[in-house]
Amino acid sequence: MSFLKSFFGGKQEEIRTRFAPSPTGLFHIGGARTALFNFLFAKVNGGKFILRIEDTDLERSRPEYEKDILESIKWLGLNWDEFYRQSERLNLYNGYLNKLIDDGKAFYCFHSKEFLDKEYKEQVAAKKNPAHICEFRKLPRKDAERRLNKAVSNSGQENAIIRFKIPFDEEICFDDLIRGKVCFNSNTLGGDFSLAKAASAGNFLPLYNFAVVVDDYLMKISHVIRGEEHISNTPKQILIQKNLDLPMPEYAHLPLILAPDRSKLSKRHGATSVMDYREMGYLPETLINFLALLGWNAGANEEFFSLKGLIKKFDLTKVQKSGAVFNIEKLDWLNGHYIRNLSLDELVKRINPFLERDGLRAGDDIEYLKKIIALEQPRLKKLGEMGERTVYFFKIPSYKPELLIWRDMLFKDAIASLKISRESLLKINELDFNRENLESSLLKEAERAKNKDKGRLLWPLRTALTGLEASPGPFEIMEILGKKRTIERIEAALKKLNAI
RNA sequence: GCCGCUAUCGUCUAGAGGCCCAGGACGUGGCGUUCUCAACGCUGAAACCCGGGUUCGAAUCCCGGUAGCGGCACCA
Repeated sequence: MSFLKSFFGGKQEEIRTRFAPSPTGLFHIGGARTALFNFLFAKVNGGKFILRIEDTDLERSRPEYEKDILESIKWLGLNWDEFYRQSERLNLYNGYLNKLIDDGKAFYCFHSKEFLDKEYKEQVAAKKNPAHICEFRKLPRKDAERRLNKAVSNSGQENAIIRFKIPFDEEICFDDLIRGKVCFNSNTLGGDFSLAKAASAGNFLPLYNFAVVVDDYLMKISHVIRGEEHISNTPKQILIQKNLDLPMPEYAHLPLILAPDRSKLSKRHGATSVMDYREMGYLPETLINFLALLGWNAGANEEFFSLKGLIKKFDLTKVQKSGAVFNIEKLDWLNGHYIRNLSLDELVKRINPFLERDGLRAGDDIEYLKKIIALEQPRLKKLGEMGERTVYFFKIPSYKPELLIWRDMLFKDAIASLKISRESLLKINELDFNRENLESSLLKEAERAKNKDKGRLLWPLRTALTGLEASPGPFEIMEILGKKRTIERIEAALKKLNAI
């Protein structure tokens, strides 16, 4: 609360954080973390989490991307309190734009793109800080408007862009909640930056830095928590605020999420979109916990956090200043942890869509399915792996006959081993086909065959059942499979071996 | 090139001048359990970017290097 006092004259205003994704691509985990931190900061302080879609990039914004953003945020459980689309607020900005022009803080620039490009390249070539200090800032408003009208009557289009008149040699500072005092000199900001571009005749489309300042005011935003890549936009926004006489919200710039090579995480590093993680079978609680810990921690050696727990503990000032590498191994471990902690019923419910996707159905035998899932629960890292790990419960597995060989066994040893298992198992009644009976009778068999190495009996059996090098133990598997399916799989293995 | 941000095990991090020859977690090595795998328990290796200050004392404060990253649009 104390943050607010300085900017709202000591009045206890409500905490209102805004998260402003743009629907120009799939929703990434970086965005998800920014959303999470905004959400947490708001909720910790009993405030509001405001979602503002920045969809005025006409060329790139797409409705399906907006859908992806909203679905991702909902999936993570970060429910927003208010929702806005920049594109639906276009008429709100004109007054502020006119005020800046009236006050001589903004002006019309008639330079062509080609001119601007050339100017930029020349400045870079001269090793100077590229900056467009526009000559048109001196053009009297009357002349500018005349020129504007002429263009409209000639071509039906505006031919100008509205720029902010950057002040000369002014220090612009703000107190970043994470980094402390950050200052920029106005001379280094790239010159007279754009506020709005020509749209239809008589109309200007507000651009990001301008629109966001107006919206922050209108939406009574108290805190702006965003990625570090925005840090150099902040002085521009502050300049607009000052000249419009608007209050300055608090700013916090989050460190970036990095790829293993320490570059910015991007598509070429594999899955980065939140929905990709859902499809692989990560739980939302895993992602929340993981993302929260990426750049933040509670200080103690605590590492498991639910959303609720985070709302109690989250502290923005403890956010890390440096970028954090996205470590998929830790994510997998965490997901395994959360899978193990789920109740069996809940896990069955969540895993079902994945099995359906893989075309694996146990008919309506939910009990059969439950047993299989219980068996895999301690081993599973991602829900999406369930299918490939348990196909053998649904059909006779296919595999190379060599797999049936334990250590220095020969094919004929494997055949003999499987025959012993088969004969022993056939003697067990269907109803007694449980772990304990299976284990005691098979181990007795191993003893009789003077096999100290239990692997000689159990390895061929287990691989015959599963077709897998690694799997749960054979007794548990046979108990679930039942007598008929167990014998079927042994027969299939023997057939395979005999064919050699 | 210019501006800005950052710097503790491989990775995420604890650390707010003495509690630190640096703690936890993932990963990794070993052991136990074990037909295999997982889970679990025990255990090992593994880091303060470099150089100067300040101080009785620095991972911690200051300065300078270096490196990494971000930004420099009529995108957001």
